[in-house]
Amino acid sequence: MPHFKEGLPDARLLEPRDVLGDGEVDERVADLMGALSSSTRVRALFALLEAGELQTGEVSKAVRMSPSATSHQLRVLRDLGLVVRRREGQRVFYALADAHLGVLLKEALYHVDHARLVRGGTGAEET
Amino acid sequence: MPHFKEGLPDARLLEPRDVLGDGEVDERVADLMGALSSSTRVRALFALLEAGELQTGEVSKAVRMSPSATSHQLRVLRDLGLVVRRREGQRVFYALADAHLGVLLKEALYHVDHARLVRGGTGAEET
DNA sequence: GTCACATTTGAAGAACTCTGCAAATACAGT
DNA sequence: ACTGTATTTGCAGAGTTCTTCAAATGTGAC
Repeated sequence: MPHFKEGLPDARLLEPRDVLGDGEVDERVADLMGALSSSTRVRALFALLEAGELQTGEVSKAVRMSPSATSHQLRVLRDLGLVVRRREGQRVFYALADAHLGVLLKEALYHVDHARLVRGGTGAEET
Repeated sequence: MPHFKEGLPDARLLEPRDVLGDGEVDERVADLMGALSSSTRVRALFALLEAGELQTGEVSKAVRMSPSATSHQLRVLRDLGLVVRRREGQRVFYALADAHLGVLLKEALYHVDHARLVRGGTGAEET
């Protein structure tokens, strides 16, 4: 049993305040976002979002990195439960583990876009 | 003018496919998410989301870390344009840089929650 | 079994991140 | 000017991450 809350009413939706409690919610969020904190993995995930399902070699091309490096990163994503794996002969297919991840990816993209259009620079131009 | 696209029609919304192009979109997303990839920063951001505005010392308590460590992390967030700073006497107040970041944070929280309720474990229980 | 292909693994090094400490700076009050 | 409080900075060490290389594994065809 994966306990992870700490006195959380279990069937309740998590609220922002829950992140500040004693649970592990903050770490869960950090781990999730950590998965999206390398451009290689970001490319891999967006490629999967677009294509639905891709072989390792195809992901490798999409991220422009060696098959080995790609496999390492896909493992990271898999360990975090963000992608799922399916074998077919010698090929291995990967896909996003669930639809909501797509929503999150698009939200992140929207934020970046928003920042691009609204602020010009880095946002750190005060002294 | 902050160029960052690479032949992007500028006033267009970014689409998932844009991440796979030659631009820097993938890195932008990765950098953004990297900001949310430490539990200290996640706590800080959620504390700011809840409170609206907090002094460094208050953030420090919320994240349960030394003022120094907190200041270091707030600087990271500021450099990325995620929080803004306002001085009032000796106190310094921080706040989320824009409302959409709150949306993104809640989306991340929702995803974690979703994963908690749907999958039990880590999602990596295949051999 | 051997060959070819796709993928994964382990080890290793460079690069980076996070935190704490001590010292520095900023400001307000006396 | 001096004291106290709030915050920031630079440094350094422990720890982590990312990529590459070489070797291993899995699978199908002959």
